[in-house]
Amino acid sequence: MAEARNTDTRERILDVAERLFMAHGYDGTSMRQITGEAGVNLAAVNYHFGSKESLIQEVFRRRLDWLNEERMRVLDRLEAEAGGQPVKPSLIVDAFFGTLLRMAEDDARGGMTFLRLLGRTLTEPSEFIRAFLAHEYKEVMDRFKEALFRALPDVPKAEIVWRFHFMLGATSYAIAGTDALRLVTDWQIEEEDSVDRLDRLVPRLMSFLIGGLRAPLPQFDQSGR
Amino acid sequence: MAEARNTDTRERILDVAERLFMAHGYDGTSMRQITGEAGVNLAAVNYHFGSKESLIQEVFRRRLDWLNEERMRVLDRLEAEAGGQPVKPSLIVDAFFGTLLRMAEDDARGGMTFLRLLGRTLTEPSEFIRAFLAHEYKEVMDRFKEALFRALPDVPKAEIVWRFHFMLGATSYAIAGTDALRLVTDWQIEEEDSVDRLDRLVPRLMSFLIGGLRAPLPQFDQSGR
DNA sequence: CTATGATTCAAACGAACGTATGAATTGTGG
DNA sequence: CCACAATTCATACGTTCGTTTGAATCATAG
Repeated sequence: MAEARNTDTRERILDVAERLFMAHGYDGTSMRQITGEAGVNLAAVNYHFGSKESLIQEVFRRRLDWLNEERMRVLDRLEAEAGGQPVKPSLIVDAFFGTLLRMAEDDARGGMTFLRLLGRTLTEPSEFIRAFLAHEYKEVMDRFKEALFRALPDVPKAEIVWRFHFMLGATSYAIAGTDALRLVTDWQIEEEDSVDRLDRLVPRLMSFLIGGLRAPLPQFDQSGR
Repeated sequence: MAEARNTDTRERILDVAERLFMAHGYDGTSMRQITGEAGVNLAAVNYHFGSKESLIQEVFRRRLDWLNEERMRVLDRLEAEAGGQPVKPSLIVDAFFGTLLRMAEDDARGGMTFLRLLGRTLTEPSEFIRAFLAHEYKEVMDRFKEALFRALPDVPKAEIVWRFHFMLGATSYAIAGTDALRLVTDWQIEEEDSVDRLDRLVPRLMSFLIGGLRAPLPQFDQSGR
């Protein structure tokens, strides 16, 4: 019998879809745009992926599988090196967010395009994408929360979870791209060429995240509750 | 001649649109949903606002006008009290982000619904919304950037702009609602009842933001560039 | 070479969308 | 109460959407 050997069309669709979803969002990108720019027939997406929903899930899975496995590997190594002792918070943050950001330097893994897609999608998606991502992320998220709990035994767990959430938001914005950044500044783009933008973004964001994570605990209002 | 006195239909449309845009996004909300839930005729939106684009702009303007004016008033007062001296960074941050968050306690000003809409929309919107928000925010943004430049004379301006950006992201996520938070945790909702969620969110987020803003400056990689 | 299954293709489907229209209804100043 | 402007209403228009269909083409195992 004949084998499935369609790496070409499939991969071209995934690449174009990734870029268009990044630029215009899920709802804002039509199948006709995707197939048109990919130079394939309109029906190709439904043939190879089944539906538009399955397509974007595959776009994410293609990158996230490796990312989350890599995060686990890094955390495994850190915990092994610590030998029973808690891992330093900054190392945990770097294992989670640094690994993500360093993906952008590897075009073979989606580079900046996928990163920006992920950043945008974490807030905006059409319900089912959030559910999908939450499911895909559950395992790795629990591992990193646990690691932070052990690394910061004096900080209430609820506080750590919130700060993890804040870090996600800051990172999401940072990578969602300069589009959103224009809201803050118009000259930022001119000051730094796009080549070193990423090189500098990583340490910048990391300093901010660690600073926020290690900030003094908040004083809840007088009444105590 | 007869006067325009349509506060009822107009306001009902705005309220419903605000809630639906918050829940399903701009593209994900149809005119038929809006007019249906508002109990008005389908044509009412086009009659009163002209188009769907104009509608969401009015949804934002109704709340943002007051918010940004209030931010300016608070900053004016802080700078007057400082009498020429720079205002403390934490006070500037509170004037910008605290004023925003305290809006959520005032249902007459949109409450949590508008806040979550704003949080979602800052990353995701259909191009023209980002352009609209960037324009609406330009003036107040410049004022607050300038204030931070004066408050932190030793920190490079580019660094401050980035950290402002990170703070926006963290805040956006925090208020975009518990939907996104579920990605981090499943039990968070049970731990705190929704009543005090906001009371505690404000100091929590504020600690994180200040911690990030005042974090040690990043060391750019060895090579110096 | 031929048979068979995998893939591509042009065309069409029904549904949902934002908007426009013109008639009916309502409220009000003169 | 009448005339006129403001508002509401039912209905339709033209587009675009994601998906389906059935035939055409391609690649390969026997």
